[in-house]
Amino acid sequence: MATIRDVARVARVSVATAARALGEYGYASAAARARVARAARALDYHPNAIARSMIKGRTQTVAVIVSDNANPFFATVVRGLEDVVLSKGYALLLCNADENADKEALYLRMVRQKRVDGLVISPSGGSSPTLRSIRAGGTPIVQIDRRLPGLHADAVLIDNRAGVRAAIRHLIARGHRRIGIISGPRRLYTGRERLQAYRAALREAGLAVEPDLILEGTFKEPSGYELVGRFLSMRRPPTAVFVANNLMTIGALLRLKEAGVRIPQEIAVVGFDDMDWAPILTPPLTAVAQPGYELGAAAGRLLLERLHAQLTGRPQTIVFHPKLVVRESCGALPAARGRAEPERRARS
Amino acid sequence: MATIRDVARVARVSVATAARALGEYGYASAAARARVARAARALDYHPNAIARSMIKGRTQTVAVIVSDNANPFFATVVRGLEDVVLSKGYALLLCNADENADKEALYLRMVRQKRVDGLVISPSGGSSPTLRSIRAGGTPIVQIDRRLPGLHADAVLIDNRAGVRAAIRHLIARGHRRIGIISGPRRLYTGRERLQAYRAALREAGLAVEPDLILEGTFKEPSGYELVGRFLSMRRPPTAVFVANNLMTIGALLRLKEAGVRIPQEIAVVGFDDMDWAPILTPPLTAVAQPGYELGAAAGRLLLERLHAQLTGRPQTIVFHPKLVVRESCGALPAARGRAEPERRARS
DNA sequence: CGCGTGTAGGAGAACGTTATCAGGTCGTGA
DNA sequence: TCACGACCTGATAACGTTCTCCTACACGCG
Repeated sequence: MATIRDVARVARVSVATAARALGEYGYASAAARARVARAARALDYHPNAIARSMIKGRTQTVAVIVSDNANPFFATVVRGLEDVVLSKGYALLLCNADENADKEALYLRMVRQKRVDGLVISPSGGSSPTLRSIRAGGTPIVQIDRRLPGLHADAVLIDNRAGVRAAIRHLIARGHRRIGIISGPRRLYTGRERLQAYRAALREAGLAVEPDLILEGTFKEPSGYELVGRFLSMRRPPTAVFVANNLMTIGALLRLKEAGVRIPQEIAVVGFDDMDWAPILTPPLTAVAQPGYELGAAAGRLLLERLHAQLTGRPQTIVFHPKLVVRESCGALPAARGRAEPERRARS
Repeated sequence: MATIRDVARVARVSVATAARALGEYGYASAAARARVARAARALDYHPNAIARSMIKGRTQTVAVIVSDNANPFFATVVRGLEDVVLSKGYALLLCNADENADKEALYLRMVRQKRVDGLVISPSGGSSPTLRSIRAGGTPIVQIDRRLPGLHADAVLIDNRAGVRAAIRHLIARGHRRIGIISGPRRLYTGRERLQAYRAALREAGLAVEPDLILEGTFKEPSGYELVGRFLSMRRPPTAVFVANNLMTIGALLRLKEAGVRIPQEIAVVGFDDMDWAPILTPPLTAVAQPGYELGAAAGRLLLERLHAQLTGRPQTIVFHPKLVVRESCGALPAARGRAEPERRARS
């Protein structure tokens, strides 16, 4: 592959002149410029970004570490991020850490060695020393979706509590008194937040928080399937269940379908994270909608501002407010059928 | 950030010795090794992969260009790819080209300048000169999901024709004679392939291919919504519709739901690309399942073999065979209800 | 004529690593 | 004693850019 040296030789100028002509900085006569351009084209010259990074100290690359790109929520977040950073010429390094501390650490070491200009991360567990040291090294970091207590870095979050509160309040308003939750792992920020909000919302309404009605899942589909089954087999199952993420909701709905349980008559369902297929379910799924794309885009903008020193000083936090999208799975009756009667039917 | 020079100074050895000790090659006394290790730890030294790439001529990075990571199919493909390349220590650069030739070209230039070691691409349109020149430069390329006629590169594909054939044959076997298709853009490989297969399957069964029953969509959700509406408003709508990708299927099902059209009694639906939410629909969606993860993983393996010269010579093609997952939306009646009666009811 | 200024172009250092090569010091066998 | 290899080390040249000097010329002005 041709180097700038080759171009200079063919154009009969020095490397310095070739660089100026190609980079369009400094002085270069029109004639020289033309000869260099011609030579570059003839040699199929394409500048080596690695070498450029060497001297510039910037790689024009940002990394994003999420748990799993195959999860539509993160895929959408990543997409939003990508759109924003690309607009400023940055490439995106994608890292799936699977909520696994070792894998996260591996990726952190990798992106540090690659000297990425910035990092967007949805941190899994405890505060990683590597992450801290990257931050200390001056690399801007934006946390998304989750937040690490000790980390001195920007964050773009969803107001999980508000989202869950809206969902639970809505169920309570519809008359539900026994509301189960299939929550996420306690070790994850979102798992904790959503469970806490569930508890708070019940208490706020003067309802008891029954430990039996709290089942901790893994945020993966099979766990929704299994745990809703556990609810069904209880002596007094909940009349409504809140599922704390998208994948577990699929699992739960599958189990309910197989068991022939009618939604919402026998059990109402509200999910967290609205998906584009939610409206085509029967009944359409009520869910807390998180603006995933906007989350990623905002993280990208924040990161770019840090990179271009338009933003300096204390870490910023941006909070997005989720919206409860009420459809029918929560017990809201179709408009045609008029007002809902408060329900009280306990399944045997 | 500390350099190897700093480490050498602190450890009181030459740069060369420090490099040997850290890189564990060549000779270095146990004492020197220990001093270097200590110094590296003390200085929080982390080797600069950029500089290493300079001299090694390899970046330990591969790029993947897909149309849209927010599409669950590609998200899954990317995930499979990532898992494989990470296992050999490669990082993954994610590029969304949106089926847009300009954006694709932009990304191609970017990855060429970044000197990625390999490229996995789901090519959008015509054969790009940039792509060709990258190939000519010696960078291994693996095409996924689509294939460019003139490109001398490996490919990992889905047998689209077999998948569509199975779907259409199944509908015909169930008695359908007027089968509509909401196809993808003709300019895309998958769009063409799936439409061709639809035509072939009809002809093979001795059925006429009616131009009215072929609607070309965009592979995006709104287009499924709109086009199925067009079918519904026909004097004699099709009794079954085949939707050529996942997103358009969502749109189509939404429209059918809004219009109160019963599936499969009034219109049968078969989609391309099985999604994890397909079983929870009412009725559960019959769809052609593509092994997205495996596709990405196979592309990764192929690329790695090229990178390590375990595989040389002529381009390889790996073809995955999709599977028709028969559920109920195609008119297969629930077991309880017994055999289906051949349908003929025309909607007005 | 001297001097400043705008333009043009070249030499060479720098970025941080790895690789090559030459120069040491041993111990060992002839 | 010498030759030879194994071991250890350091100097230095790459890799391909960008950037900082430096020189040189032409021109206008006092």
